Amino acid sequence: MLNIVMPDEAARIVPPDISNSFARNLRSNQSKIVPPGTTIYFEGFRRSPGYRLIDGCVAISQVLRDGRRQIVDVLGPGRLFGLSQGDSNPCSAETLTYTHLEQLDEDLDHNEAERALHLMLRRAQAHATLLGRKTALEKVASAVLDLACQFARTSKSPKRKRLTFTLYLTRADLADWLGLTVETVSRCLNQLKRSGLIDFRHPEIVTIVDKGALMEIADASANPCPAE
Amino acid sequence: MLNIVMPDEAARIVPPDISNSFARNLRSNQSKIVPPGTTIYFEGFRRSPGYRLIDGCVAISQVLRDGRRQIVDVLGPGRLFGLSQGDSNPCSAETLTYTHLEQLDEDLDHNEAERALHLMLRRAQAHATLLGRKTALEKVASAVLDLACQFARTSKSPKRKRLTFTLYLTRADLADWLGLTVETVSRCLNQLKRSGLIDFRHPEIVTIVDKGALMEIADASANPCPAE
DNA sequence: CGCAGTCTTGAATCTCCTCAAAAGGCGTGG
DNA sequence: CCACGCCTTTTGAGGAGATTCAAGACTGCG
Repeated sequence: MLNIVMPDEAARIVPPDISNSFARNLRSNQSKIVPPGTTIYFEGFRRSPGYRLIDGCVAISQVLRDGRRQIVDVLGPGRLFGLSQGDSNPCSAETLTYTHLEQLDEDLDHNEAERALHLMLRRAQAHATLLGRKTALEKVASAVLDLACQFARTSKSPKRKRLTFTLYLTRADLADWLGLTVETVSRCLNQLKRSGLIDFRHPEIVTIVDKGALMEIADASANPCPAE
Repeated sequence: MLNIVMPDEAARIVPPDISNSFARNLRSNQSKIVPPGTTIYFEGFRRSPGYRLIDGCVAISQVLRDGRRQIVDVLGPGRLFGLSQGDSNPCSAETLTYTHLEQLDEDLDHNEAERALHLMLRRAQAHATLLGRKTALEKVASAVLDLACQFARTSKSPKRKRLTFTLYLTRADLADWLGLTVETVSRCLNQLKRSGLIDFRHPEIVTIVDKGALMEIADASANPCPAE
């Protein structure tokens, strides 16, 4: 459950170096590539600017006092984040792979920011339904479909997208996203694999074999894909 | 689990009368008082206008194919809702008591709509953390605090708010909100009552006795109150 | 008074978690 | 190149928390 290391009380007052230096090195409208495991901003600290995710993967998360973590959303290419109001960040944002980011300046197209906000809300609501009412297997099936949609490799053949994608999330990340444990996530993924709905040789390269059956399990009616 | 009656497939094409007539009777900027159990708009149907909740209580929910329901947010006085984008409503909205609504027109103050949207998102994210990572007792404690904050009766004494509020949600509504069952909700509420943290004579009039202990259990750090 | 609905409580069951250990991948260094 | 350690993933066994099923209590209403 305690999958990340929380900054101790002292660190809560003074943000860790990694977060600090990252913000300082990035001027307005500047773009930068950030290594995996980088915290872009910390929950509870002075609000950061907004970002556009050009390429890579970012997790938005919250943490309870005792360290239990909930990943609230997983972002792929094209998504905007860090657009909150108020003095402090309501969530943390962390890269899950090498990620190309662009800092947003104030005069961002207002319609685009609004669309991004609506997307965040729709996804958060769909995720609440997943967390509150789906079984472990349904959760994992939903996650696979969502990630395939966000991270599907654009293939040469114009006809259809490849059904293979890189799983930037570890089993622990998936667990924190889906409200499960590492073991349960692993069991469900392997159950889907044994049933022939998905396939993976390496734990982080996943192929969707039977998308229809997966959608049947996931009850994906409520799950919006950012790619529309 | 199946706490509401879903419209059958035919009803999905043609919205039920109740929703229909409600929308027709409400012209722009008009206000109206709606009885409990009224569906203001249905998930999946043509998008409704936005509303301001003057007084009362509204639940925003989503339903899976087999009828499992998840209440995504509970709204009290002052909240705005129905501000989604796209052709269809991502959620349903239903009154939980006699509710005074005002339909929003197009030239709504843009900043106010944006604030409302940000509040919806922050609450949805906090609720995801609740659903994914809190125990049943923690969930119920969080819910009690949230509802007390939204529905606390403004007392005559200017010093502090009354700690008694009307619970417009039934045990079944609470269950659908917190990702639990009716029985578990009842057990947790009575456990909090026996422990002397809350009190209720009637099931729907709740008093907070020990707010500090309740917050301790709820881990309310992440839970934003709409009243700020 | 009796009925219908909600709420409460108990007992049995089940899903998922916890704990434990083994297997696999990857980089380091001898 | 292989041994070693570290980390992630997988798999199994047992246990805990929440659900399911069932029955009784309370409330409002005809």
